[in-house]
Amino acid sequence: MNKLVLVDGNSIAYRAFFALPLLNNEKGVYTNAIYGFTTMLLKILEEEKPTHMLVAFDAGKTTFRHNTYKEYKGGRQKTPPELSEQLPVMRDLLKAFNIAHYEVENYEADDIIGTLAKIGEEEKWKVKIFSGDKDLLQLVSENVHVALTKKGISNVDTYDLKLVDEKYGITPNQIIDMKGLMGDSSDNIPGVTGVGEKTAIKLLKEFKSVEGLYDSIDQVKGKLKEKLETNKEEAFMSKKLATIETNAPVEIRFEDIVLVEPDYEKVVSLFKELEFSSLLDRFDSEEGECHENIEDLDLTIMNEIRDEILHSPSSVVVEVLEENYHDADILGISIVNKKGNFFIPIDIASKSEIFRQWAENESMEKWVFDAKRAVVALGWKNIILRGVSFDVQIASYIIDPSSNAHDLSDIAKRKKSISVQSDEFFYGKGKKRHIPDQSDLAQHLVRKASIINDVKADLEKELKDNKQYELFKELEMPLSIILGTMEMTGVAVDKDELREMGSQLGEKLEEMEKQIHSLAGMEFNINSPKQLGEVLFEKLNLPVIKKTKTGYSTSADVLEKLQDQHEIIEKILHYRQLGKLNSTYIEGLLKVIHKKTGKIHTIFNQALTQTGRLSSTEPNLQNIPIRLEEGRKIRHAFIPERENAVIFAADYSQIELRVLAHISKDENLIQAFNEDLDIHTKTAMDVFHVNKEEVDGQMRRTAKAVNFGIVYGISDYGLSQNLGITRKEGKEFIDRYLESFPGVKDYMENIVDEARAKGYVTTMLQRRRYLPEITSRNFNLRSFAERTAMNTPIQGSAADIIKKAMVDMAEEMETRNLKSQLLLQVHDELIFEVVEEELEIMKEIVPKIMENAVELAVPLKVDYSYGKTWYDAK
DNA sequence: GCCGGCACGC
DNA sequence: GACGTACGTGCCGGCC
Repeated sequence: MNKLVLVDGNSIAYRAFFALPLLNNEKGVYTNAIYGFTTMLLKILEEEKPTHMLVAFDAGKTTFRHNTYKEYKGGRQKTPPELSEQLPVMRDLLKAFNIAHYEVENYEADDIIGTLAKIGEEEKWKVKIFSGDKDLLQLVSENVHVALTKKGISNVDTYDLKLVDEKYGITPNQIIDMKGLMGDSSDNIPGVTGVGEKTAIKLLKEFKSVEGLYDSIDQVKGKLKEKLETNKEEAFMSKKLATIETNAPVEIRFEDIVLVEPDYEKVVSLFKELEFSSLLDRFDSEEGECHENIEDLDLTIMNEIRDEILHSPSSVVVEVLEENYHDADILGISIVNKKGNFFIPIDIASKSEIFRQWAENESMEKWVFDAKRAVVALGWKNIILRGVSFDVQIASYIIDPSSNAHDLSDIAKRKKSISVQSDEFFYGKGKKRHIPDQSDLAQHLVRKASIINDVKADLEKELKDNKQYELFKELEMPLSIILGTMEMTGVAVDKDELREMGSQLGEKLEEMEKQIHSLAGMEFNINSPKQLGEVLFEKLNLPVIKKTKTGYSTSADVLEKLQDQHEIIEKILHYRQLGKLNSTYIEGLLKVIHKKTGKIHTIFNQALTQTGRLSSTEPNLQNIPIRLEEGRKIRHAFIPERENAVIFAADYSQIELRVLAHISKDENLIQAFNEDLDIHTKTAMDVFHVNKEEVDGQMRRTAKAVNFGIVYGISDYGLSQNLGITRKEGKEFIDRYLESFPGVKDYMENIVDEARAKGYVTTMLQRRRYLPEITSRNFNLRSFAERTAMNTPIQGSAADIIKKAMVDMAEEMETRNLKSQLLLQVHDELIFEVVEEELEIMKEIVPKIMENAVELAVPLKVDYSYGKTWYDAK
């Protein structure tokens, strides 16, 4: 069966333009409307699979409708030039996709669509129309459906006869009567003054049409009748204007709009030019791969390792398929250098003494993608990879942390190197994952190494141009090796302690479950928000505070508000808290204890967060409970590996606010830290204009929340949620804070200006974050970008500082030949295992090195403590 | 296998 | 015309 898709090009472009922030590519060409338009096209191709397709555009300024009414579309704002300039590119894209586009002098896109839809319908084809304009609904029929954009652009509602009736209570051909009566301000169609959608529909239900209405005008009473009579002429004219012409002079035959395969090469090159890397991926993985002409690289499979191929520098790929690379299988190793392209099967490499010596030789330079992965994977095989001088993944992350270059193929595309299939595509994902045969594997790995070789110089230049080379070379590169060592070292855990806590928790949970069920008067799954919501708000009839997309909200802040209404609430909150401890922390941690080492080996992601912080996975050791005592007890299970050693934790006190004092140069804040005041009390004194003795608990809590807000860049809304106050009050607190710290206020204003001017903000050590949305006309997006501009230099500089401290600390421990080890980093604290004989020296050097990692306008302060478990290091 | 809701840390 | 409210990770239930 034939399926015809008709797209209202102008309407979709217009919607896309306003729905998306004003993106532009490197050359400064605006691309937001093109991007939105393209995602829509891809979605249509994928989901509709049309046999015929046409995109219609408006032509020229005037149409036949202007003969009827010369003010038609009058007073409409001129199409923004930022949008107009994008329209020709959309036509180019359509050509590349081999999708027909069409326009007719004196007619609008609607008329072309109407005409073709009618023909399609007569032929009994399925017809689907895409637009943002409700007028098109008049074309809906049994076989003609209209998809209207709702939120954003790719989100559509598809109207058939039933949905039109549901939404409007009228038939599609009555849409024009409705428009006739209510008018349309966007097209400057007058309609009947004082009649809106509601009245129009009411009238049409009774009188069927504009004609029918005026034939029986005497049945209408009062003011409405008067209005209808005075505007009779306008009503008929408006109906005429709103009517889509279904006999427009469209000189196009269906064979001209048969949909054929896109011209992949052209599409890919346009996407590259437009910098649509995410679409490039989609396009590639959906259809491009099999069409892209990949010429195999020449390579040698080494069944014996010869010294002369192990050259310096070499681009190296140590391929580990598992996402978790601890003790994982290595599939093979590829090396690309001046001597050629080589693939080394893993059993050859692991047995070769020549290979080991080369790998472990610091002076043999290696360029890689994801150094830590290679170092740790080889580390588990007792090969210590040294001399890694360039990590393409980290370089790419430093240049732009938003690029999320988790896959080398993305970088290859961006840097216009040779193409390589994404790992996901090459190996397959989920159940379909498989290891290809050796020759394909060799080709894939050699291509990857070759890309590393290709892009290295380019990335290095970019780092230098951005003044980020030092950050890369002196901070992040050494850090990746340090992190690798920490991961390999792992953290020892007391399994029995965890199990004991688990069984106690289990008992308690069972008991609580019974209590909750009896209070509810029925059995249900407390962990299901859906079931819980039904129990609380339907069975127990508690007041609904908040709803989510899918039903009632049962989040902690909602439950807290209901606490005094029913004794079940408190029990549910407690049940949730313990349930979380049991599933995530007890069971979760037990699951990831390594079979061979009996320790927990996390993986730090060094190239992920937008601010420069690390993250930790499998398990996440950066969110082990501490706030509530019950959870904090989990820390009892984290112990030193060696006898007579302790867990030693050192944390920066108020590092973000100290950084803020430094970069804002606010005198009040600087003075506060120079005098080592309690910063929340000091803030409360200034914000509430009271002296120290008058600051009560509530005031200090509020001040603390405000400081929290400043540090994390939350909005007045966020602060209000935090404190349970109104948004207005939240804003007041922020304003009063800024009055008290005028230097901070200046900083906040200046940094936003700077972000607008440059397009990005930087941290103390030149880390960058791009904020394209800072010029968005969308209030929410813009505000978010502005808060990010204020916050990222603070949080990011704090991240810089602790990273620097880690590098300095590693160096110090190396020169002193210490046996103690760094185990974890939790954003503002470092956790070590310290052996007894080094305790005194560590007490001295850890705070010293952390406090002197950088020099600020205020002192950095480090507190430390230690004990026989992580719990005791408090 | 994916998504939404929820909760933990800084 | 309004794709969402600091950053992350991970668990569960419910849906496909």
